[in-house]
Amino acid sequence: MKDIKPRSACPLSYGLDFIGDKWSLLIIRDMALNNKSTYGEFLNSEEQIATNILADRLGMLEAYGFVTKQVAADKKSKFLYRLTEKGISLVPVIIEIGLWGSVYNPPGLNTQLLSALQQDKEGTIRRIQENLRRHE
Amino acid sequence: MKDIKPRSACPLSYGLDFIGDKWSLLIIRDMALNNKSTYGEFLNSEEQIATNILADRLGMLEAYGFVTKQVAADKKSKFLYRLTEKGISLVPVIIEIGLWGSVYNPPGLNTQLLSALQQDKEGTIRRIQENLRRHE
DNA sequence: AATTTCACTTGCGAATTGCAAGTGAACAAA
DNA sequence: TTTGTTCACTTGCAATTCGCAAGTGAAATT
Repeated sequence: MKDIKPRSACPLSYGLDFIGDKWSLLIIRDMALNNKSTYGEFLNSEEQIATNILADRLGMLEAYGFVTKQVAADKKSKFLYRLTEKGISLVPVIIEIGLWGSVYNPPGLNTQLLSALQQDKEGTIRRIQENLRRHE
Repeated sequence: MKDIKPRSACPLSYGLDFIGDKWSLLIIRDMALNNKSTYGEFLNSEEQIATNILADRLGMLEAYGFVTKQVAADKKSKFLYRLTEKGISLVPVIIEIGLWGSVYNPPGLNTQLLSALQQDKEGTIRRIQENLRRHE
């Protein structure tokens, strides 16, 4: 994996050095909100990521500790990707971009989740993160 | 400006279609948090964006209504970029990425702002946004 | 033994990025 | 009035990244 060199000390810039692209956060979304965990499941997402890009991003996310990779219990050729605490801590980021998108793009966010976030943003985010920590 | 076509109905994906790159949010950061407003000021930022990329991103941000462009009062060859409401509503996004970065990258965020956010995140974000609306 | 599933890898053209130099209008100084 | 400077870009080109399509290889299934 080619290494990422921070462009500045700014924490926003630092974050963008890792997740400043069109795909990384979608993979994390799939793990955080859609209960997906395998290469095949990520490939099936609506946005149609290319196979090489997916492999590249999963490699980056693993190399930098956003996710872990383990062999599946049922099949030795299948791998399960799970968010680490570092990955879980990006949940507020994907939620805020999603909330922005649900305002500026009519069709939208899972209605259930959207209304939960509107009722109690902090609590909803916390509950999502706690669920992920139970790696459920 | 080449047009952006949404990859899916997902609001996160929709947001990333616009701001899913390494530069757009840094420009918005400069306007939202660093009180910058001109091409020259954006160029001087620590991350050293290339002139053509900056011009391209400013064009995109203007074309899609994140910022407005007006001639400066003092010089006719100088332009002032200002965040619109659509741009201001990205403040929570840059704050969340910044908070993430300040945890996973030691040197960091403006200490003043960081501690304000730790004390009262919602209030601090709201105050930043209100200040921007007064286009101060 | 043959096929299918799963997770990738490879090759290659197209698009994007990034460096360096150039352009042109407005204003300032000589 | 010419000359230089500031400001905001544009242009050309090499290098990197993206994205499509096809291929590979190990493991499981038929």
